[in-house]
Amino acid sequence: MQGKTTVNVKSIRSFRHCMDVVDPKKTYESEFTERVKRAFSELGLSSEPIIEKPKRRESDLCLVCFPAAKELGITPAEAASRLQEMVGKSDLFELEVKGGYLNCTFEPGRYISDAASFLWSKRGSLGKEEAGNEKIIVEHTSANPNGPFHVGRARNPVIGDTLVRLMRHAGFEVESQYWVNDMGKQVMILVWGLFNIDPSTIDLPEGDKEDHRLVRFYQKANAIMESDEEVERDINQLLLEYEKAVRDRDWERPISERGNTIRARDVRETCDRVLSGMKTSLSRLNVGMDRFVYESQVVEDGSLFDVIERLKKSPLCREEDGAYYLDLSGLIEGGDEERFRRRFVFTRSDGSALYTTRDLAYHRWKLSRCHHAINVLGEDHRYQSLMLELALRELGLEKVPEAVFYSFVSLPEGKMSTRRGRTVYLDDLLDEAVQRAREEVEKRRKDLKEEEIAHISEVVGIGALRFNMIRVQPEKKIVFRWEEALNFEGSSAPFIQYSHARACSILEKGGMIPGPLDFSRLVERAERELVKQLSRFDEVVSKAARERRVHLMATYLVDTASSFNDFYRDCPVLSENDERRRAARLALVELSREVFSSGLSILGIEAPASM
RNA sequence: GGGCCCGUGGCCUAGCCAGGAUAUGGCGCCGGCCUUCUAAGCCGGAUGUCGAGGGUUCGAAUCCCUCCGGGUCCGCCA
Repeated sequence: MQGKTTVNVKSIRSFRHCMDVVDPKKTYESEFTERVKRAFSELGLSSEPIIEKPKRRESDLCLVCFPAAKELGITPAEAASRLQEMVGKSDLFELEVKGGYLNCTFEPGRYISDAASFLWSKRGSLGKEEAGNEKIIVEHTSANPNGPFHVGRARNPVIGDTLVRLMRHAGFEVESQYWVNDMGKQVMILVWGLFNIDPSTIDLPEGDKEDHRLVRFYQKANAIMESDEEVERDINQLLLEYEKAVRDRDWERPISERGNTIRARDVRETCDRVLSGMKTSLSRLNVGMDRFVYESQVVEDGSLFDVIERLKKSPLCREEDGAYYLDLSGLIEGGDEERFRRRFVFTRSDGSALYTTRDLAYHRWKLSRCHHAINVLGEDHRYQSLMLELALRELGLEKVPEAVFYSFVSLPEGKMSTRRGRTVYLDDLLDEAVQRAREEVEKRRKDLKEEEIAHISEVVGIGALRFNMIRVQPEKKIVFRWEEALNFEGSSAPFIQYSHARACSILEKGGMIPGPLDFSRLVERAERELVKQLSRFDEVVSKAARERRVHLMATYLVDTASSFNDFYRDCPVLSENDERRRAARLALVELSREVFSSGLSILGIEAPASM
């Protein structure tokens, strides 16, 4: 019997070693939870125990005893004491009654050592998980290709790209997509301008980014159109002819009879020219995009017309003056009947499709290729997104896209507006960020070569910017102020990067980490807090991924950097005389380095080893 | 007019969805810490009717209702 048991334990251990070591956090938690549940049933309590992680962290878990007190007809403190007796003693934790709470503190000597060993066994893949081969498509940015990005919507690429990185880290297969609007009026205005305006009448900006050059044509064409109805008719005609040419897959067909000949392919090419400049901005922002899907694709492959035919068969379909729409009034609650018409119009009177209809066809295609589709959208798309969802259901799809909405970045004077010339271009923000970072670097690092200064400035400047776009909940609006957008201290990317650099510096000087490691040498408050903080990394990654809330990562990393800095202050590593403690601390520094490095990489921010 | 989102010290913000202990951090302000692993750091101090008012609850920043302020939408535009 004895022998058999031993064999079993051994085999379980080795099995666990191959697969996955059990997280001590869970072991300790369930030990307490199970005992509490038993105590509840022994006391005949019908309420479910409320066990929480105290915010102030004076203990690891706490049992809220107010409901039990009420049920037992005694004071909360008495209930806590009684529950303390019932739960009893354990090797894994200590209990303490405080007011109406029963606090549970994991036995530190043992828990810290277990938790650190666990982290150490997972080093190299901290926070990584298996998500069961689920594929996710994240659509983000999707700005009209008629000019450079401005910061009003700059949160979009940052939130989107962070989401992509986060989901990948959490184990999903992720593809990012940019839906290129090449069939819209904006683009047609630009194309018209390009072919009908004498370039010598346009004041072209310095530099060679196509988006900045071509937007001038757009702006001028827009002004001309507003005062000349004939031009507007031309542009509308262009739109119509382009759609026909695409439908017939005849990219060489001339689509304008006036002025210079414009062929269908010129529209696509113009988009690509503008897009080339926009892609440069994205890559500088460290935003990767896996696929660009053109709106014209759903026209060219006919999927748009299939969608239209299907919608016409819906019982919700109505017709008015030759235009078709879905009557959604039964599906959308509330609203002002008079002014808020709950219609999803999918074809005009002339039979042509609308943007939303093409978007619908695109989503049908997208959803067929993934388990979850996530769209990062400005808050102005909330209603459209709802319509899209309802229409997709009408098409018989059970899966609908999830939307992550963000509020706009505005200026202290108010909303950004291209028309009123109140805009800040993303490229200018990027330049300014790097320039300001350079001033900081030059101030403190006179020892570096130009090449290193340039690299650190880029990484710090862009990092600060990205961080500021995702550090707050997306639904809160951001008022753009240079000094906040480019904050280099406190709650910022450089603060985290700096902690990372400190860790790297220690590791570089510390040399090899000698084993075997004895984490029970970690007894200082700061090192214990750091271990606990580091062991939260996986929960935060999975929660942020599950809830699609990237700002949780930002908050977590700031807290971690803060814990690391406390450790840095209180626990010297290199000068530690106790060899085993020195090794344990060095290992803790390495774990911290990895959390910073991989946490920042989830945020799309580089972590320099020196700054 | 109606729908949706937001409202936390002078400023920004976590916590809110799944209600629990003296509300989290940062900026700015005041005062300290670089012969000791990078001071982009750390320590201390001042600053709060959690928009307002009701309600539910043993307990509300958190849930419900009303109101106020800001954002956003309400095209056969995209």
